[in-house]
Amino acid sequence: MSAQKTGRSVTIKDVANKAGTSIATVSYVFSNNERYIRPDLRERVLKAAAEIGYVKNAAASSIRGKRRGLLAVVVAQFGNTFFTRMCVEIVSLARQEGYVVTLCNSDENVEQERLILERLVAQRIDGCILSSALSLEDNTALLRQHRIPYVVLERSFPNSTLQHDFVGHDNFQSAFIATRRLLDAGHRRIAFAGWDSPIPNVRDRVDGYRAALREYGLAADQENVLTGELSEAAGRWMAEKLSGTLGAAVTAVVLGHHDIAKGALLYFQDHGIRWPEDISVVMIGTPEWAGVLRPRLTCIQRPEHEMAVATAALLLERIKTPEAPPVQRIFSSSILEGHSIRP
Amino acid sequence: MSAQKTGRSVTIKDVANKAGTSIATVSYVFSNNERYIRPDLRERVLKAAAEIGYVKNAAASSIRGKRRGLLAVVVAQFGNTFFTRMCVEIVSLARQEGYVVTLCNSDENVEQERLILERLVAQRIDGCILSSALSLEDNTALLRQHRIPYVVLERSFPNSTLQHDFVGHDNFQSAFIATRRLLDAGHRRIAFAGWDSPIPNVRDRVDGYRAALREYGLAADQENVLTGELSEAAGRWMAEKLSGTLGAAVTAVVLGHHDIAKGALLYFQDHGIRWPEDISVVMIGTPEWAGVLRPRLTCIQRPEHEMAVATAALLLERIKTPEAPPVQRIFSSSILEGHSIRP
DNA sequence: TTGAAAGCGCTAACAG
DNA sequence: CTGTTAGCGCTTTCAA
Repeated sequence: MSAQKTGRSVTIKDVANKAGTSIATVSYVFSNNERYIRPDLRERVLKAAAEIGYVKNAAASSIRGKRRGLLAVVVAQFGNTFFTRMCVEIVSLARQEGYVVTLCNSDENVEQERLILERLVAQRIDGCILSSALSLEDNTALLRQHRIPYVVLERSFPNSTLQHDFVGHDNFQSAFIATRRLLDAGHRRIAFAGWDSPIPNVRDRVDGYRAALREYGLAADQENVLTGELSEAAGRWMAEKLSGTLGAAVTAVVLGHHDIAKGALLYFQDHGIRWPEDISVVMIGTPEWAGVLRPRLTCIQRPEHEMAVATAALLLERIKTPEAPPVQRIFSSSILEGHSIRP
Repeated sequence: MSAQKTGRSVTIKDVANKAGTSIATVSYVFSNNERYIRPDLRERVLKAAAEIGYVKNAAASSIRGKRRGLLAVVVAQFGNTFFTRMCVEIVSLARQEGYVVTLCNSDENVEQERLILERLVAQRIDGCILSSALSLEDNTALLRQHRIPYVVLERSFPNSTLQHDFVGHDNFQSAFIATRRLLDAGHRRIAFAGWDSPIPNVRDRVDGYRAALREYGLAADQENVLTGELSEAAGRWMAEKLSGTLGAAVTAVVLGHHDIAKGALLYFQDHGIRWPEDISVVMIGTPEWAGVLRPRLTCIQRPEHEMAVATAALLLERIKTPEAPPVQRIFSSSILEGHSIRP
């Protein structure tokens, strides 16, 4: 609207000129400071600012120690709905506190993650939520070194000596209740199909599966753990392996990750293997596609909403009190009943 | 590593001290400027910087007219895989050019979008990709006023007098080829289930549907357009309406949006209405869940990858040459054949 | 080839 | 109550 003579963006100085006051006053009007300003002056400033379209430069304001107004969420698997959904919620919560948040995807690549974090440090973000690639702790050093408050989301660190603020869900419990659900239904030959990865979350799931078997008095040789990469193809391959032993050796399977689950279920579908008639199934996770499968799958549902809220709250909290002792919050999963288990 | 005495983050000055040189030299070392610096001095600076963990403050550097290193992508429906996929690609392309990009979701809410854009202006982003809420042009004024280069993605503006840089796909053509595919298969009673929205994309699809019918000599009274809100529930409702007239009046349907499609297909599934036996189906869009439905759906696939690349390239281009004339790029869709059409 | 110094837009004492 | 002014971390003349 306003004819801007120069290419320069409009500054506090322009507003001060226009309103016939000092830049200090303008600054105070636009900070929520205590300083009292006579209503008519404030009015004049606001009006002048509106007329020339002034918007405070957050970058400039941050270099004098003010908050930057920028947060970041760095996840390793952005495509994973579990993370996507939490990201969306975190962003919207942070927005209510006046932040802009940048979403970053490391794609499970540690180098990439490091690059991303360096860029974020350069941006002097106010805080960061990190779901580390491969559950590697190394890159958190960057954040600590630059005193950037952060909370670790979902990906815990194997044998860490440090205490991080952490929000995650109980992977052990997820697999445990999944397996127990099948045991309760009478199954004894239960396989576990999962991701072959060094990250602890994955190992915890296998442990949960094993513990459930133990609780029902099944010995180690009754275990049947299939692992592979995190892909549909791997899932198909596992389903193929399982179907060779169907009925004979295996009557049920815990699908430990939805990417793998997708492949396995497609294989079943395409080879006339029906659930729950031919094989009983529980899947960990609730991807959107699960909603269109019939019969409905019994799934392990993680409290994505609560986790997102807790994570955002914890980060905002930690930004306010950086030196407070770290907090760990582990959430439990629940069963979302379907019709994929034969009694 | 380095013992940082103060809470202050390490600055160019610290590096200069440590390296025994001036801040100007340090600044030059960290800018890719022409100025020649003797190799050993440069070495010393780099070493000092590494030792105390210096990372240039992008915020401070930007206030003297340097690029900010920040881009934004603002979409109206972040949950929509069409947008999500493009976002992920755009982010990764921009990263290669050294940018951090922030992803924002306006949730089809114009107020929200305005708030987001104001925050982004405050951050003095270098550029923005915008898929406007409700296809409303108003908020683009903010961007123009602050001279922020932007490209409009997918959502065009009804009767705009302005020329924006634009990348989108041909909604008319998408619906046209979908409908024609059904006509080619011999169907004559074809319904269209779509979103009841003011945005032009939506109207274009209906127009495409109509044009195809016209081409096959079908009159206006042979049209059957169902519209409703963008939700699964609406889809179910439309399917219910259609199934009342199945066989009788309608033998095929074009599902114009995947949210609606999902509801409709679930309704069909849950009521024993099979495709392609009982009804032939083409869906516009390729959500992930489509991959698990059997029989496979015939879908209209938009060139998400190409569009993302084009959008990112165009924005980067426009940042370099802000005054160049606007570019419009419209992409065509293609048919992804499935088995949901009865010949 | 390097350094001193004047800003950039904004904040926060400190005076008035 | 309001204005002056000294920075914040960095870039960029301009001299040396």
